[in-house]
Amino acid sequence: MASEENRSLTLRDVSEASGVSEMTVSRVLRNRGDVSEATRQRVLKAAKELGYVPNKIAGALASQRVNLVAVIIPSLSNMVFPEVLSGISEVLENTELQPVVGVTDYLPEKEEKVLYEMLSWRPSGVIIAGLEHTEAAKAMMRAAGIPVVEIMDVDGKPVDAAVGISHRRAGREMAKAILKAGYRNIGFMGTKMPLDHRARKRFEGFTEALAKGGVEVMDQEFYSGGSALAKGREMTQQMLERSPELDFLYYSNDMIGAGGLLYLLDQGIDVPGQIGLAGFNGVELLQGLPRRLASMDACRRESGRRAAEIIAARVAGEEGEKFVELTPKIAFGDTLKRR
Amino acid sequence: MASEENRSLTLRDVSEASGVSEMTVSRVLRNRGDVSEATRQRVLKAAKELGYVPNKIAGALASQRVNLVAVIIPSLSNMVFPEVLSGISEVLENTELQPVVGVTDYLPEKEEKVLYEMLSWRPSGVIIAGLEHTEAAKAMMRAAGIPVVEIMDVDGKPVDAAVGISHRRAGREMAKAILKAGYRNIGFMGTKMPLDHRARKRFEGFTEALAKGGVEVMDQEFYSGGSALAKGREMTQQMLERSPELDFLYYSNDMIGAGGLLYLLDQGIDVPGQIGLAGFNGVELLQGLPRRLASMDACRRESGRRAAEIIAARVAGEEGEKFVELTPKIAFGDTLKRR
DNA sequence: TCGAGATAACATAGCGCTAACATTGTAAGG
DNA sequence: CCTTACAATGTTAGCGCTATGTTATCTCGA
Repeated sequence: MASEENRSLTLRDVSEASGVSEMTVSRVLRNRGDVSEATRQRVLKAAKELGYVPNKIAGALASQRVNLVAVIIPSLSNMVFPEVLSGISEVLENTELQPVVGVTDYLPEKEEKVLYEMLSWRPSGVIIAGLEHTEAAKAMMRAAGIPVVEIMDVDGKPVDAAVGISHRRAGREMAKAILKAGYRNIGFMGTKMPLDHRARKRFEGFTEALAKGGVEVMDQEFYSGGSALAKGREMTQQMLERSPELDFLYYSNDMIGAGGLLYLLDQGIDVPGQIGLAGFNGVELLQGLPRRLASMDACRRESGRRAAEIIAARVAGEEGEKFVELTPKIAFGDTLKRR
Repeated sequence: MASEENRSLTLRDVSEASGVSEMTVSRVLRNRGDVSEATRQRVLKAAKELGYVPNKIAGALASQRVNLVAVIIPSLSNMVFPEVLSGISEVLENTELQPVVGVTDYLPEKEEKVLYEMLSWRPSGVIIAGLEHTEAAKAMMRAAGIPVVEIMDVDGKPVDAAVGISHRRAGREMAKAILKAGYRNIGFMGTKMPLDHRARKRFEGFTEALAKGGVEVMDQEFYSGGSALAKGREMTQQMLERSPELDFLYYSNDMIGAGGLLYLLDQGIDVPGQIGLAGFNGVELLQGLPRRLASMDACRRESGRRAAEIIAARVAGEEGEKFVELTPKIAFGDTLKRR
């Protein structure tokens, strides 16, 4: 069937095989314009028999339209981001658009590089995590002349549009809930901040709200790298040895929180009686844990969806929202007792 | 700085701004050919000031070279695949090539569609998970005239090249280890098979080796969807209620295995004394669990790396291996007692 | 002084496709 | 029988870039 030719097929091959002009073939393959049913069938048959695959590179250049949306995220191994992605895909599947993912590893310079790389393919839009970017990156996004949606954070000024939650507020609300439940000796564990702006903002909101209640974080520790679950376990052990009077532990993400939870249960410590716990993200994983860790949903899927909708609207020439703040809800679970 | 123009910049703009021909600008921007240091600087300066981003679409069309490698995997939420990806990126970062990911959701028709879509961008190579594809998909890959590496499985006939482990063998080896440790009443839990060929092959190898030892799987159950950890918990409970005489549980992946482990520990059941456990994949997550679940490393990162190396070699005009079988090693952990 | 041999720049011709317009064919209407 | 209208197809001219070949410009030795 497929004679192993080296150079790939072009419209011309199909046009010769079906005896019509290249233009007509092009029309058939894109379902555009008027083509009689007879020729349409003939062309489709020829294309299929030859195994023709259109060359989008040429098509994009000619039509000045590229149906790609650049999606730029810090990491794929964080569980959080694949979920955002699936929200995006869900919406884009109903359009002509296709997401293309770039990963930055939380490095601003890499983000800049990835952005440059993706923009050089002239995508129809950009969805990018966070509001913090290098000046050069921001300039590129502004100059690109395409819709840009910054997601997962709204504490700052977006280049174009933003969708997400306020992490500062999330931190504050968790602090309030903890105080309200009667805990006073509070420890914090999280990722090393400079890398992760959203975690930092949560922490800032958290300490701020505690301060308003006259409470200070009693002990804190930051990690980077390694298995989050194991890290949570380790850090919790160390922190409790160091500060045995702690009665609440707030973790900057659910994975280390789960590690802490498992450690405490191992030790036979009463959760949430003796020590309360809370994480952040509301990851699905938690559902299988012995206790449901208190957490806060970051509206990841929804963020992805809304961002994609904005891009789709703008590509279709509509307006599209500029600023969408989603409100995360606390899930008290079993580790943060309601008073 | 950036006057908000609508149509984006071209080589011509840079060439006019720097007073040289487009060709020279092109040379400078690609570091090719002889350009005097003076003009080089002048051009770079102009490009930077304008905020010029080259148009790869046009470049690719003209040069007939696209430095993209299509990577097609079933899912991003499985942890397993991001790890393969990072192996790929690791290698490709030292080359001109860039990975582009497509996700199939384990659906053959979607795989076909994604493949078509990606091939239409004329990538330099394809890395695709598994050896099972629709006939049309295989035909496309053959006809594309580019290197294709099928990864994560070697039990079958690849279109071009293959890198991975033998899942049949992995299943056999685990069965042998379990028998050798003295367990006889064995239960199995896994994903619904038709979706996941690799899990099916492991199961086949597993039962085959058990049979050779005169043992049959005593109980089995299959799931699909939902939080794997919670599913593992549920299924384990149900299975033990149904078949209390079981003394070993083999899970088709670590996440449900971890769920099972947590359940057994909750129940105060002696692991691995009363019941032994094993999973598959060797996911990092396990390191934070109260016991280390017996597992088997699927060589994911290594698979990604080797596959990328093959593509890189072939793109560079070298030979490249055709068949790489990696050998997974059993990690006995704490839940499969050595005799 | 000339020209060989290098170096630096440019000019031309596409890559495979599509937009926009031009042409042909066909059926209905006068 | 010829016009009009419209559907079906074809023609032409690029999209922005790079490959390739060519033309200036400069060195340097005989």
